Amino acid sequence: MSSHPIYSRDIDESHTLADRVCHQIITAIVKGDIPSGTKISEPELARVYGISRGPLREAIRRLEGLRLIERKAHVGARVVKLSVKELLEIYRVREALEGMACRLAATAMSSDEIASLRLLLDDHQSGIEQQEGQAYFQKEGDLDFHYRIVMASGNSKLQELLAADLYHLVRMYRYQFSLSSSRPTMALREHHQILDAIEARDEELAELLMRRHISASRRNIESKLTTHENS
Amino acid sequence: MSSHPIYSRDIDESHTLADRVCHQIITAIVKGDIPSGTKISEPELARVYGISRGPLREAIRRLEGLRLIERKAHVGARVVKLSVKELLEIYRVREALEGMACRLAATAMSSDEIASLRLLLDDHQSGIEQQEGQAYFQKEGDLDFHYRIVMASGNSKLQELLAADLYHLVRMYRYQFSLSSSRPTMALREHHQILDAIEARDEELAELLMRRHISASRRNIESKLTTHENS
DNA sequence: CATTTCGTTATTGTCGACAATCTTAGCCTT
DNA sequence: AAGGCTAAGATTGTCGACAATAACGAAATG
Repeated sequence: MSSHPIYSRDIDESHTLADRVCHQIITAIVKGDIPSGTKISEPELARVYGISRGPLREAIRRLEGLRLIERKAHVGARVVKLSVKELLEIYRVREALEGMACRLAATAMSSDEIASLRLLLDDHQSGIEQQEGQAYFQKEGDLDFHYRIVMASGNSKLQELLAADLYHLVRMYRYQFSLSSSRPTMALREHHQILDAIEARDEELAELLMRRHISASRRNIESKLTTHENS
Repeated sequence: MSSHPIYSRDIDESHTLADRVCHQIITAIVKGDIPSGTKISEPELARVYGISRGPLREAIRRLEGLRLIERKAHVGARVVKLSVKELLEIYRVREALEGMACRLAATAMSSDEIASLRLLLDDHQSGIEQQEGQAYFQKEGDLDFHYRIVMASGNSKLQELLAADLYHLVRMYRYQFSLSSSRPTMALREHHQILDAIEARDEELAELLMRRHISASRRNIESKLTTHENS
């Protein structure tokens, strides 16, 4: 995890308790250590993390902004309840936002960045061929590619919305629904095609392919989870 | 303002100081009462709003999540600095997000909703013809249409990202850059065309027209402000 | 026996004070 | 005189305690 790109704007060693605890709680929620739907008890959490309620409440306010917890006045905070419906909604947003990011990246990426990203894909390729790497790709590797595209767009608003906000939720669903792309070879081929379009500086195609790629993931999830019941 | 749709998820009369003050500060920042780039002094603001620093800090944490203020540890918080670059970035995000919202609205809107929205556009029409209403349309009326489309998409994530988060920034720029569409007749015609596409249940066209509409606004802003210097 | 009402209790909201850190002004050194 | 160092001031970060609100349960009444 710490070897991965920083998905949030937090400096890893932030010098304030609220920020540090906020980061810890994010990880705990994403990985399911604090189960979805759990009621947040301020005194208890404060005790667990060894801090006072002041910084904790500030952290909670920020978590609320990240849509990882929901709060009602005088009632308390709960970890968001995962639902298939919301997951599909997130993918609609990703389709729109990352499609645009890909379009912008097609003109903004340098040749070096493109080459570097190609290397990452080769890395993923060998990861898939070896058995042990597959789990990695299915968990975080795919998001690495998307993360790089978003960063390469050069649009700071896109970067904030996706990398700092939405990807927390995406990772949360992947962990807790055990969502792996379930079609790693296909996904990797699409990644290569997307990068081809970027290399050709074809923004129109780059956006189209990215949207198709995410849309395919969405439909895949839909067909796999829509029979199960959302909660 | 209070007759307008609620752009944030705040209940108008939230029963907690932090939420109420947060809403007040948002308005103050959007309207420029707290100028862009101003350093936020916690003791001073607490005194102004007649509250303690605890709730104020929670409000600030939330404002930070809305990207209306920026914070550095042990240094303090500043109201975000407006820049043409960021404004154009926001319009790229709007193009992507509202394009998708429009696509979804094309299948999700009921006939009644469509008729109601058509009435709103007629209202805007008469507003433009009368001199006194023009200022209104240029300030808030345009956003009303977009707001309705987003809400009609039925996608709660889109609703949150746009209506609860991004529109605060959009309104802030409009107020402080005195940005009016500067082409109200053209904009209104495009609104009608978009609604036509929705009424025809043509999602493809609806998204395309919305993207063109926002893209045109972006280029309009770009040509008008790019010679002035961003700050 | 069900329902409503009231009191208890626990949780959230708020506050003022203390500690840690940054800033700045003045002084000393080179 | 210019630069860096030190100390005072101010601001932010943190904490524990108090007040207000809501949830829970018990008791009384129809």
